[in-house]
Amino acid sequence: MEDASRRTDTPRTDDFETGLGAGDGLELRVWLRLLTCSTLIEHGVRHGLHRSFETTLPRFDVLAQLQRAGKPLSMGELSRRLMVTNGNITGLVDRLKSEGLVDRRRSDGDRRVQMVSLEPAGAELFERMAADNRRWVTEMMAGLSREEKESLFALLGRLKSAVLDAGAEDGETG
Amino acid sequence: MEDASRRTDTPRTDDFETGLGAGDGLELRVWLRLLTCSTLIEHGVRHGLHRSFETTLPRFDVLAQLQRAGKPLSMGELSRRLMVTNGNITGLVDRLKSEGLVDRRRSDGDRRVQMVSLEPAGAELFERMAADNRRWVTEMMAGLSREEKESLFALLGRLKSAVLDAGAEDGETG
DNA sequence: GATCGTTGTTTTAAGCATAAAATAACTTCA
DNA sequence: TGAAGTTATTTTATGCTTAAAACAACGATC
Repeated sequence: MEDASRRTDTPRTDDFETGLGAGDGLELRVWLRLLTCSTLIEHGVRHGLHRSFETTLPRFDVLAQLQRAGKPLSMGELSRRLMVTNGNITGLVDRLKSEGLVDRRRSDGDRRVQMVSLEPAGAELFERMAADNRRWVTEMMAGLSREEKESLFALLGRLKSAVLDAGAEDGETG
Repeated sequence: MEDASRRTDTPRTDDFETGLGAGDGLELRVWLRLLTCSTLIEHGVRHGLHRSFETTLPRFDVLAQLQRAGKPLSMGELSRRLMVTNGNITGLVDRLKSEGLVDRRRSDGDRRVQMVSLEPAGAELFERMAADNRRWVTEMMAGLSREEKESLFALLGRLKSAVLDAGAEDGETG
């Protein structure tokens, strides 16, 4: 993990979402295409973070949530915001703390709770990463018009609501 | 990993993509919303596979690619189609083979190549999983009209092309 | 004020994923 | 033919992720 301009095993990112009956399963086709897009962009961001900052997307995500919140967050709150399990956050914050990017301390009120806060070094690093991240994502979407991006944003909002509504039914039936 | 109807650490899936300047960075907002949708649906599918089949999404994906291809695929071909690194496939196929779902054998022509094929048990299992998978995804998108899904599908196609085009520039400049 | 259920976090075991290096077989071409 | 380069896969080291169980502190209720 030291030199970026070296031959590596990075997977090629061609077009392989296809293969269904083509006529059937519109939902499935939407989902596969969504996953392809997500994976492609994620690869771009991940590579950028690796190349330019020797760091990872999960670490970046933690810093981003802390910066956005503008205040310390508990482990559980981070877990919910990042949509990952609790145990995951423990190790992630361990590593970030050992790098001096965040601090973690027991809450005064509730001694079960650990509050995680952004250290100055973490905030500074995040700003630099966020600027590059924005650039990468913007470049990846350069082929889309403003109208297309706005439509996509709106439709994804609809999709998000739909999925959350569907999940609310069989999950919280009480 | 035996009982499904038990309290667990599954992360809650609320709304936490927000936090940008709201006015700026349309591309970033699209990306975050895309990621949220992708994560939400992925969680749904992953839970279903876990609950109903005691298996994982990567395993399902390997079987899906083999079924769709309709013929044996090499390790490298699987790696490209799943958009994961080579080394990843090795372990994944190891496990699937140990479960009797796929077979792996050296190619006759090129002795470097390992061809992976679907075993009858794997094909049978895949059919059952695929049927449920389709149902889950359809249910998650039940809140969207046909027009919305078609628009979304089209726009995601545009996005995919855009990202692939953008990546072709700085990657394969030769 | 002890007990019972709940909530917040960590631990554990297994699997997934990456990047980089290693291995091995193929190809080229002088 | 045999050295140099390429391609396919595996290995290694590390980190991410999950589900489930364990642990620890809180809150209510009797």
